[in-house]
Amino acid sequence: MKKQYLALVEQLEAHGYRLTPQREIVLSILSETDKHVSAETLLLRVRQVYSRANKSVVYRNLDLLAQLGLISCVDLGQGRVEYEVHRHPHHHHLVCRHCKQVIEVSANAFAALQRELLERHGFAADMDHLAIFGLCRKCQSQQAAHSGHHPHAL
Amino acid sequence: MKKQYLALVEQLEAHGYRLTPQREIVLSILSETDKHVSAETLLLRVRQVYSRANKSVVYRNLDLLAQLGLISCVDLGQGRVEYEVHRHPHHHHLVCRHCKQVIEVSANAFAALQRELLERHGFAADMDHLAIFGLCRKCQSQQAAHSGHHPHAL
DNA sequence: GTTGCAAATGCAACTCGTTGCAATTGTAGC
DNA sequence: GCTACAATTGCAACGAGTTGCATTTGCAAC
Repeated sequence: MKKQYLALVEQLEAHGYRLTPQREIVLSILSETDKHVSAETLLLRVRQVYSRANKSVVYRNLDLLAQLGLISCVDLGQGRVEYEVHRHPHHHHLVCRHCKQVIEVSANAFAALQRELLERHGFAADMDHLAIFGLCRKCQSQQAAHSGHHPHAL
Repeated sequence: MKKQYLALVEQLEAHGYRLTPQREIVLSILSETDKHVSAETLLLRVRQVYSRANKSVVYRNLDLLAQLGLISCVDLGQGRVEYEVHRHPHHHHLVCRHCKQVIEVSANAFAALQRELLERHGFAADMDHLAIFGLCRKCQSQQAAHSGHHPHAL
């Protein structure tokens, strides 16, 4: 994954941003991780290398990377945001609001929608790393079974 | 809009929830408002009627209404969530991440995607009140104009 | 290697929203 | 109208993320 790390550094420098120690660590950890990380987890890992690492610095670096389109953020409904270096092809997340399962789907399914939004509204949708909530197959049948529910029964 | 208020009350009672003064006020304000309200705004309006209204109570009532599918929440990227009684037909939001403009689109455009997710993944997507980020027509051309940007130039 | 200065950091205080828990209240059954 | 008990409330503390501002640092020019 060294390649990915170098690509990130290159992008940053191309835009005139500095390469500070803390930033370097954040970049290297992100590029070594092939799934989503929460900011908190990331901070803990950064601190294993640089123990005085600071919360706001990590957040600011994540914001910067996201603004440059180098990483994506997604809120899978667990009360915290997860970050990940862009993968190709892009993917999205179907989150079951009952069993919390997350299904990854490729971006292909969303291409038609993207095209339509562009044609009809002139809107260039980001269409990366969407989280769509709903019910998975299993939980749909469960829900059908007992539809008349009571307070606190959820 | 009296009709809408009564429908909300009916739904709550049908599920065995109580009709408390604070709840009543939240319901009536929500049903009188035909656009999104933030929790903070809602709390202020509730307090105009019942000055000792409490933050967590308002949040809890909003959560409850959302869980019953009576209202929808959407995060338009301003660091706070907006709430609204369900309208028919459903609509979604295209949020320009540059000029912050919000374009409302009908849910029709999303029906095909919803169908595909169901067929291919057995996933019943909620598909209500999505916020999709991207660039509006105007900001796309602006962005094209000066693509080599510098720190703090965003 | 110094210097200048914007970029980056550290910190503390803040915002929005959530949660645990004890106190209160709505309502169904008597 | 009581009573019982779960639903609801009030409060204070918490958690994730943001922000303002003074300080420090990377780096480019000399």
